Amino acid sequence: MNVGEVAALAGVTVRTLHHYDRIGLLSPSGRTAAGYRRYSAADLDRLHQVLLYRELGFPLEEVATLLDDPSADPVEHLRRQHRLLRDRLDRTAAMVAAVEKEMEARQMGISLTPRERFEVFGDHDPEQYEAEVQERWGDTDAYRESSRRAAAYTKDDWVRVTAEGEDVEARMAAALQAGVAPDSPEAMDLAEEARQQISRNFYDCSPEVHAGLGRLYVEDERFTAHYERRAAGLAQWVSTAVQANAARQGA
Amino acid sequence: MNVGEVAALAGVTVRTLHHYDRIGLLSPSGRTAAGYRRYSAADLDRLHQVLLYRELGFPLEEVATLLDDPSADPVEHLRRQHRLLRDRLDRTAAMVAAVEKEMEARQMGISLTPRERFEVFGDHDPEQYEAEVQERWGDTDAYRESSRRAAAYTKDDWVRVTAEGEDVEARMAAALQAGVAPDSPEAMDLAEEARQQISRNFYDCSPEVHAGLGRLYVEDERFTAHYERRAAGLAQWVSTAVQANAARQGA
DNA sequence: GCTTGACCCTGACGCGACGTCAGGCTGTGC
DNA sequence: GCACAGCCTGACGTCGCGTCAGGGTCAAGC
Repeated sequence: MNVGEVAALAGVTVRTLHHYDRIGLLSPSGRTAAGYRRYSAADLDRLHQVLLYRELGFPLEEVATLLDDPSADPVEHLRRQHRLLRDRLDRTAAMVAAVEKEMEARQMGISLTPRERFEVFGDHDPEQYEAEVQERWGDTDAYRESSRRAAAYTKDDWVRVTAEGEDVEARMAAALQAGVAPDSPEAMDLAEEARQQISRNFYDCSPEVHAGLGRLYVEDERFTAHYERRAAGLAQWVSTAVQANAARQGA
Repeated sequence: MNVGEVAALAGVTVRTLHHYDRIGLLSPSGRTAAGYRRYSAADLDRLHQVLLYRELGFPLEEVATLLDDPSADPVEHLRRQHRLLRDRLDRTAAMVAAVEKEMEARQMGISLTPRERFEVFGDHDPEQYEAEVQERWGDTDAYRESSRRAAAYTKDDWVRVTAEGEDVEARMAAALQAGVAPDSPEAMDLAEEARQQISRNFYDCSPEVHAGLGRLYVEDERFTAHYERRAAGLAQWVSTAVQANAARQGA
């Protein structure tokens, strides 16, 4: 793909892509004979990461260091993005609530204190963010050592995580074939196991979130295909089990 | 208050306040003999509005025109801020969901299409935002006329809205004194009336949101005082009624 | 084959919203 | 009375692009 197409797809301007190329944040992997930039699928992938981090308020230079860190695997980026997005969700919800409180107060003829009104602005990312930067980039030998170990851990973990996922899926398939109903306690327990596994290995997956994923399993054909390859009807079975489990927990 | 105190309170730097003064966005209402800036309560109020709009991505110059528009009452600002914040909440939630989908896909060995991944960025504020600017600033005579009428409406509405609020509150107080239980259908109907009134006159107030407000009535002493001035025990009564009504509607 | 118009390139300057000194005045606790 | 935190006004720097300017490229139609 050339610049114009990429820009249209990603919702940025051509100038922005030029800029990212210039500062070395995202250089297209190839050029035509005439010097036209050619973007590969991997380039698009990186652009996606860049835009996410940018949206989250990271300066571009820091985005570059984050993405060029060889010891950071993709899952780590996703996990960080997820955490930051949830923080932002919470903050925005707090601001919405503050505006609602303000309107209500106004109607009743009550006035809020300045301190109260500014509360919602005060302290957000910078602190936690600084803390994370310190944690990640404190450049001591100890850091570099632990970083290497962390990278090693991550690889081991990856194998373990995949195996865990396989295990639960296999037991779900077995249950389906044994005629276990997807809304039975047994099925729900398996769904709960899957949920806790996600929470341990990826991000904090609430019953509500898990129910959303459950819907995905039947609505998105690629997820459906993944389950159906293992056993016919498994996608629907897992979807139902996950949602029943979420409902059981009050979601 | 002088610059340093205001800056600390609002979570901005002194330089930012200097900047706002220089560009005429927020000039303190007074100065000491030595030239020190003195900020009044009204100045703090304006700063609060500025920071909210800034957070929402408005350029400072536009913030100035919005806040200096004599035909825009405070409620209109709050309503707009509420709408924009909810939009942002929705967008952030969508991004969170997208990241979750991505992780799930990755674990299953599925890859999403570029188009899909960029979907969540594509189109946000600019369009609606432009539309609103057009709507508000299309400078025709018709606009100016309707603007005047809208401003007039707003004042009439304000009287009507206050009267409506008074009416519901009075009937709630009467019900309390007549011994109506706050979780009775009659009380819940009154709560529902209050909720619909907020939705009509201020912003879309879902049962969940209303339940939140209900909690406020007993948690925040000023809201409590507002109700208690009318009748002893009314704050708790209304709070319970509102939350019971929300629960009745599945919130 | 030639033109036309959309698309691409590389500078280079501009801008918004501050950050960051520099150099100097002010207010207060000991 | 003096140290030191806090305030003032320039003035220049920075980041993430927007916006020309001046010129090459490519597919389509004549």
